[in-house]
Amino acid sequence: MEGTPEARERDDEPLRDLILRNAAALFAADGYRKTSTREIADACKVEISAVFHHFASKAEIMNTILKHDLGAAVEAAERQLAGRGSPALRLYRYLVEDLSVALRSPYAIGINATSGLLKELDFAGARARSGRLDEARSALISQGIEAGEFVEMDPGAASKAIEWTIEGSLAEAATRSMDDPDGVAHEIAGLCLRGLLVDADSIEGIRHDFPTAV
Amino acid sequence: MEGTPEARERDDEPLRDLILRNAAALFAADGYRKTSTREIADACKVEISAVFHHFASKAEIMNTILKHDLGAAVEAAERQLAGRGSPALRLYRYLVEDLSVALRSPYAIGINATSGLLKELDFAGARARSGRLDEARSALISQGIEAGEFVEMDPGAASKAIEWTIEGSLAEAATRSMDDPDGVAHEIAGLCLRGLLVDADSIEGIRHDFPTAV
DNA sequence: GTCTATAATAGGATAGAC
DNA sequence: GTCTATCCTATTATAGAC
Repeated sequence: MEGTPEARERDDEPLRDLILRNAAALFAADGYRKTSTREIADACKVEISAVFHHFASKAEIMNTILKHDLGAAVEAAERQLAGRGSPALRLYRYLVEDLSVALRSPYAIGINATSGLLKELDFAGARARSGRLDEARSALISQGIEAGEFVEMDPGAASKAIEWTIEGSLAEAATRSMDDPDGVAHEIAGLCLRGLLVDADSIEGIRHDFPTAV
Repeated sequence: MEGTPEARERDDEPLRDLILRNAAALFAADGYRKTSTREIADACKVEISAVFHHFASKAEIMNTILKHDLGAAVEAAERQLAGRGSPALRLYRYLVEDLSVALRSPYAIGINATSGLLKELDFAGARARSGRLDEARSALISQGIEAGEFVEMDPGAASKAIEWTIEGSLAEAATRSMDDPDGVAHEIAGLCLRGLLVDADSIEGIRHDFPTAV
């Protein structure tokens, strides 16, 4: 892994933060199950017991990362859902906000790490957050269908497809260094949105209305 | 898990096939790492040593499943790539064929099981197959862009996004019973294709040309 | 707050009887 | 071809010294 952080960013970076950064990078690259607590400790250049001094369990490390990741995404989705105006524009705004935050985050992990994990008891909190995110996205898509902006389809299925595309992109991004997070965010958001739009050309209008358009 | 097979379909079903079916269901539900060889043996109601009589390792079980899954998909993608006529129509044909086979397969597993796994040494064969599939899809998308049917974008990124959508759908499908695999296949294929098309309405023409249209 | 040492268990895999 | 019994290693996590 090239981009994997190991050393402390600053000499005074708390070990707790270093653990979270290294764990997130390892989880993103190899998945939660394959990554051992020893590997995390090794990446931080400390003994494993130092890791367990800061976190009660491996699951708690993951939960801390997931809370960080999902919290911002849920907030963005629910804020756009509560807004007024074109549902397509609001969905696009949520997508770009979610993606451009995640693509910059030192903790963002993708589908390699999370897939299947949320079903487990240890991750009930993250599962609830993920459920809220899915509901907000689905509701936004429903509004778009009712408004005639989106084609007729199952909003839940569309929301899931968007989730997989986002998570997959994050897993992919974690293996490279990102030079243009905003550009990638707009590209992926556009791909997701075009899959829903009745009039594919209207994406230009949406991007034109966007605060920080590409 | 509701739909998880356990017993033999027929009394004379070879244990080898039963292992593959149960392993695929467990891998799809919980992922490769979380599923132990003991769980696979338990689902088949045999001892673990009986499992290792039929397969040299856990990885060999997974490789057998992946070979089965990916083989058909690669064949379909490369056949459509070699064809002539509208790239959009050929991409749509590949997608529907891939999905409707996978959604019916007793061995099909989704992203929960495979994500991140193909990077490992034990799965070099599957990684190569997956690479061929990605290349064929990317090439088909490139042809569509050149032909003016698809919007300008990175063919590799689009191919990946399609892969995640397919794999996610399979993981999702593995948790429910599928009553209408063909309908779902067309719905997902349509979602993928609309994300690429310059003219979203042309999907109707494509579906009209399709051998077994919905 | 970090270390050394170690517990406790689960996992993949094998040997040899039947 | 399946079973019983077992091996070996990796893993999560803890206890107690410094």
